[in-house]
Formats: sequence, structure tokens, C-alpha cells
Amino acid sequence: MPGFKGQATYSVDGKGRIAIPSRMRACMSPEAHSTLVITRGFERCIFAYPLDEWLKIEDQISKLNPYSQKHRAFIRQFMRWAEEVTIDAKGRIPLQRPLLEYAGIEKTSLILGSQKYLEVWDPQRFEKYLAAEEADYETLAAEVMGS
Amino acid sequence: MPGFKGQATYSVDGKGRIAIPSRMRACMSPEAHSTLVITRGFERCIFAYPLDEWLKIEDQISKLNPYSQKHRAFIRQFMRWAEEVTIDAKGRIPLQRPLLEYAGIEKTSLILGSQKYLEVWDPQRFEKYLAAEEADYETLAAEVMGS
DNA sequence: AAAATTGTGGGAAATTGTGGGAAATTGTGG
DNA sequence: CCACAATTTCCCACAATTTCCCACAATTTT
Repeated sequence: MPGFKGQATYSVDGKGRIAIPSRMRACMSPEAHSTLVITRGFERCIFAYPLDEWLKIEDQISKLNPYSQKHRAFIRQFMRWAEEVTIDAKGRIPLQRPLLEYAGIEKTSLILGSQKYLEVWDPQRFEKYLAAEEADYETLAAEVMGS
Repeated sequence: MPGFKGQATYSVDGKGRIAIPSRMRACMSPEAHSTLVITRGFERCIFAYPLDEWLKIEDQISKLNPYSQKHRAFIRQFMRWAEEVTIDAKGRIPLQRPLLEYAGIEKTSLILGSQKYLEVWDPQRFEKYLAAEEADYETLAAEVMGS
């Protein structure tokens, strides 16, 4: 089954809601129960996992050792930003203020499909991220997938 | 089963649709469900994979480690341009504006069969690409295939 | 030469994204 | 324990886009 793909620039309304592109919604398995788990992502964007995918990750987390200081710190950071949200009848989800602030999102959001999860970016911040990436796409592809 | 071959110059209509030559459509296996995944290709053209071929690639992608910064960057770049499209009753697919812009395609497109996938080029850009290739066809053949 | 297929264009219908109002829920202070 | 304010949830309406469908012309096939 195919993962999330594609990109879209959507508005964030006054209530902090963003629409999930219908193509991406269509990729979600019924086991996700129209539920996404949103959390702080890497590179200062928001990650959104379908519930079933999230559960797999939590499963891994549950195997970490809470008596290790490092593991404990990771579990804490990982879980405290996570929030379960359901997709409403019009295909939207609400985003909490702290997450929007973390990602620097105000009126507009850039939604990226990234295989197992979605990413929500501030469009300008994403531009900066791309500019800062030293390797171009083709070099990166060759490095990661190469030979 | 044989791969995609041949080439054709077709128009892009007002809605951004292009026709897929029927002899290339005929090469698609039933498992592709008349679905192509179009994405940013290399050398600034558009790639179009039949769904079944695409799934093989996604399978490789899904084995990458999303906690590695480099892998994550690649997954992000690779997936965000990809889009699943179904071939309509008249053998056409819609191409998203961002992809058309990336490939510099306006009114006319050059479609190339390239074994596992199709390529869609702006005709002029393809001409320039050919001119810029330093190695000629025969040298290239010897290098790549030669023992 | 007729019939079937293929590529091109455009109109109509359905879907999708956006905004906002009303009802329900939650938390706070008396 | 109740009232009030603030937030969240649910619902409806509108506009824009996308999808579906039909018509026509050009090409290929029989």
C-alpha cells in the first residue's frame, strides 16, 4: 500500500485548523480511524502520523529503558508534544498553538507527504531549509540509494 | 514483459492534461490499475511510473531510517513531488502545475519510453540536454554496457 | 473506402477547501 | 455546587477546483 506523497499549500483558519489534502486522506488505512497523532517533528516542522503508524512507534518507545537517563529524556520529549486529533467532516484537523508556534506557522501552511507520515511547515521556513541543504537532489539520491 | 519504448510529441491542454501514447499504455500490466505515479525526475524532466513499478521503489524507501537526517531529507524530497494519477477514459493524465513548471513544459510535451518508466520533457529542453551531453551515444554504450 | 481507434477540446456535475455561526464542552471563580 | 467565560466541536453555506462525460477531428486499421 502506498505511502503519503505530494504537497499542498493550504491556509490556517482563525481557529487554527488546516485541511488535509484529500489525496493524502485517501492513503490512510481504515485502522487509523480518521485519527492522526500530531507532534513536534524534526527540522522545526510538525509531524502527523496516522494512528496505526503511531502505535507502531509507541511500541518501539515502550521497549526503551526508563531507567536510562538518556532514554527517559527521549521518551519525555517525544511524548509530551504528541496529541491525538480526529479529522472532521470537511477533512480538517485542529493544531494546538504550541505546535504552530514551534513550527512558526501563522496564516499559511505547507503540507508534505513523506511516506509514513505527513509534515506541516511554514512555507518560508521550508524555503530556508531547502536553501540550507548543501547537497542537491540528484547528489542526495545517488548517496542514499546509490549503486 | 516488454518495457516502455518509443517517443511522441503531444499537446498539453488548458487543464494541464497530456495523453499517454496508446502503445505505451498497452505496456502497462493490469496490476498497475491504469494508475501512474508521476514525480520529479532527474535532468529536469517528469518521470511517470506504473503503480506496480512505483510500489517496488516505495518499498526500498520504506526501509530507510527516518531518524537519519540524510535519509529523512531524501524521503522528503522524493515523496513530495510524487502524485498518483489515473489514466482517464481517453488515455490522459493530469499534470500538476508545480511539476510542469519544474520541467519547463508549456503547450507541448515530449514523451519518451524509458524501460521501466516514462519521461515527459519540454521538447526544447530535451534538445539542449542532448547537445550538452559530452559523451556521444557510442562511447556511452561502451562505457555502460562494455565489458 | 468504411470502420474503428486515438488525440484534443470543452461543458456539466461532483468534490474539495474555506469561512463562520451555533451548540456543546471545558475550566475557572464565587 | 452552580454560574460564567472561553474554548472546542459540530454543522451549514459558498466558491473554486477537479473529475467525469460527451463531441469532434485526425489517424490508423480492415
